[in-house]
Amino acid sequence: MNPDTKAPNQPFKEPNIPQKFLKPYDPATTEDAIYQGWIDSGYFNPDNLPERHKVPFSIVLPPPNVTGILHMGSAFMVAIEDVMVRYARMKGFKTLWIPGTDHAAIATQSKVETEIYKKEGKRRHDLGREELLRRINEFASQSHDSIVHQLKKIGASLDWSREAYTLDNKRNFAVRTAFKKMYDDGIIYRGYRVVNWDPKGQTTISDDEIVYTEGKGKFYTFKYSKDFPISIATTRPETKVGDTGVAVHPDDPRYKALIGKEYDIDFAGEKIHVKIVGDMEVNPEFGTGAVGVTPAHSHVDYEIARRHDLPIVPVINEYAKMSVASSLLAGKKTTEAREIVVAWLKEQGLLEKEEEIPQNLSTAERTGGIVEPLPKLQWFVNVNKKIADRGNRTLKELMLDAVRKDGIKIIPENFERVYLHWIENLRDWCISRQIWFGHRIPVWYKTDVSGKEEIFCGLEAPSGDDWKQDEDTLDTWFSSGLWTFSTLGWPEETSDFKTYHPTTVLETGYDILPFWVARMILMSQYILGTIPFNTVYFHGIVRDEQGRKISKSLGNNIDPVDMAAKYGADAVRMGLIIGTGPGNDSKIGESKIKGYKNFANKVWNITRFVLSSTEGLSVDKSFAAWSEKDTALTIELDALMAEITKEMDEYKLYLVGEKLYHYVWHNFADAILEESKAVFASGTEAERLSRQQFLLHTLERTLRALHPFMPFVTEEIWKDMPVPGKLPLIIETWPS
RNA sequence: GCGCCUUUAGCUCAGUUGGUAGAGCAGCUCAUUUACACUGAGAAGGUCGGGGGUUCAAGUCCCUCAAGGCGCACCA
Repeated sequence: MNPDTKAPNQPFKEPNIPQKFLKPYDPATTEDAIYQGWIDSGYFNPDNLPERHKVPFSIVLPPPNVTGILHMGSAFMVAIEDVMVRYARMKGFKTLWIPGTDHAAIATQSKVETEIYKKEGKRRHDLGREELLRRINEFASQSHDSIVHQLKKIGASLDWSREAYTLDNKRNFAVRTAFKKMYDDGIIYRGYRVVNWDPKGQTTISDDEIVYTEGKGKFYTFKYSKDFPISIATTRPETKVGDTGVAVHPDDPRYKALIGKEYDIDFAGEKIHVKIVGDMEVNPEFGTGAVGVTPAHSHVDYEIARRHDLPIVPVINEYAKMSVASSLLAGKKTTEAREIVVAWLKEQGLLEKEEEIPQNLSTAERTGGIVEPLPKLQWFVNVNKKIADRGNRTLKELMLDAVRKDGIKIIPENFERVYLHWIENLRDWCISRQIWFGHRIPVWYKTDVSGKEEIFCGLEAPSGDDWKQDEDTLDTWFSSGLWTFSTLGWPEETSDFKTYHPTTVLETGYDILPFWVARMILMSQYILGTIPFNTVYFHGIVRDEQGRKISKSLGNNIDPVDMAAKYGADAVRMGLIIGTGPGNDSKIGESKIKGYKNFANKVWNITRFVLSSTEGLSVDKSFAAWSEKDTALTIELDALMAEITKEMDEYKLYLVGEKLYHYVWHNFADAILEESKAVFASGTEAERLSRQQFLLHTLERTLRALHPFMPFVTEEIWKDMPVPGKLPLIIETWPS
């Protein structure tokens, strides 16, 4: 012993309690070791849980996209789920929480392509399929590693031994199996239809991947030619060279007599052939009451053309340029062509009216490209086909029944209506994408000697050399739709699959209700004939302190890991959870998180007080000599525990967190601890003993109740709690 | 156009079968070698968006209006 080292001068006469409690709680030096301890214990894996954990509880982590790092929104999600999971584990469920990441096809590929183009000036075809995929996979793997690191920092008790990736081999096998089943059942079909084409990303996208932005457009009223009997109106004059019909309401007295007539017209340098048709969908009140039908470049017009057998004439190509022959328009961008056509109309004296109107612009969610409707040969999922072994119900009906009849419970309830409303508007789902990063479509083609194309769909390539696999990949949500069961080993009949499916709860953001939640229900209902989860819990969007969306351009992002490093993961979790009910957006700022760091320290100091005033004692479960006052306090605490247990079962985590915070700080610390000082100073021997036991019991119970919310500080304190026969807190029982 | 949500203290939000308005933060006034300053005590602060109805009783149920936010669809 160095003689210079003196015992530190303590203001408070410290008994022999662990040294660590003499300093403020420091999350930075404890959290990593605690997490490692949990990993080493193996308790994240339900196979390692003790005997009492029998009834399964399962939940999948909504797999973060491998497009970068986690933001506050993901931390929010992880915090909520970890509370659910830790609660279930303490309640004695055989608890499984499966981690994973999502390859996020278009999002990831376009991000990497943009980077490469910025740095090297190269585009996808300059690199080739193999090299581009190598680069994307490299990027995805880095993102994956930082995401995993972040999840651990927040304290997520995920079973890492079961980690999955939407694009790994097992999930690829699941995708192929699902695709083949749907193909064989005629649910998946290939069709030439107008789809949403993203000229920037050079791929089709689904209806849900379109973002509408408000803008202004010009609305032109004109005639095709001087001799044409009807004026039409449009915001896109350049597409009119692709018109093959004019639709009017069948009962419109102005036009009724013209229905069925056909015209050959010279229009802006193109020869077009137009037939007048009567269609109920046309609103006689709008515009001139007549629609110029451009089947190739409008979803609505395409439907009209189908009903009246009008030909489809594409006039715009994949690069949003005119594909017509005339020197006037050939090769022009659509925006240039529009001006040329308008000028031509003016010159010919055909333009009757030009007015400004508000108009929504359709852009691709991931690339920002302006979506161009184009006719293309693509793969679709038919949502209206009756399925024999699902009681002759369609996919739409299966999706509706999942919530209406088959018992999926949605929290908060009002999202049930949002879900049903979305499904009622659902059209066939275009699942093929012209990008390279994703699950390749398991279909092969061969052209025989007579020039006829053969199609083969299978789990593996067919034998023979002349088969060529479809170049396209699948929409990323196709593989995510299988997530609740592909992560459990399906299509193999694994014991995980049999034990944990349907999963207990799905917790996710309401913003991906249509993309993901609906598709998981679709896939599970169709493929397995069961719902994928019993309960859906939706959380909202995390906003900044002023209520603005977190965005790069605003620079208002707060990194959850930075916050955890500064204030502790427990504080970040509490800040995210408290004050936010399901389905509500939440506001998070540094000050809120800071407040809960103080709370963690409060719990720490309560422990210091309790341990130092109960030295030599341990929690005595059989203690019965309670004072009158302590009996009353115990009854009060019993009531609180019963109340929060009920609320936990109803997923009202935000209430429980707040109530525990309030009880621990303002009842236990401010009132009970203060009063105890008097008891210890002047109470009788029996009163003192009763109070000592009460403090120990109460601390012990509140630590257990707080554990799901603040796992790190509670586990750290628990190590020094005088509780006979204690287990690690993570597998201790929930207090009742 | 169809639909959903929100409106309660300065700010953020609780308030679950209708029964006297709640918490946190901020602000204000005190306390100051205390288990803890990452502290404690206290006071102040609301005609629960407006109007109407049901009821013995409405923040809560019904109708209506207003403001704000969001989703879906989109008419050429």
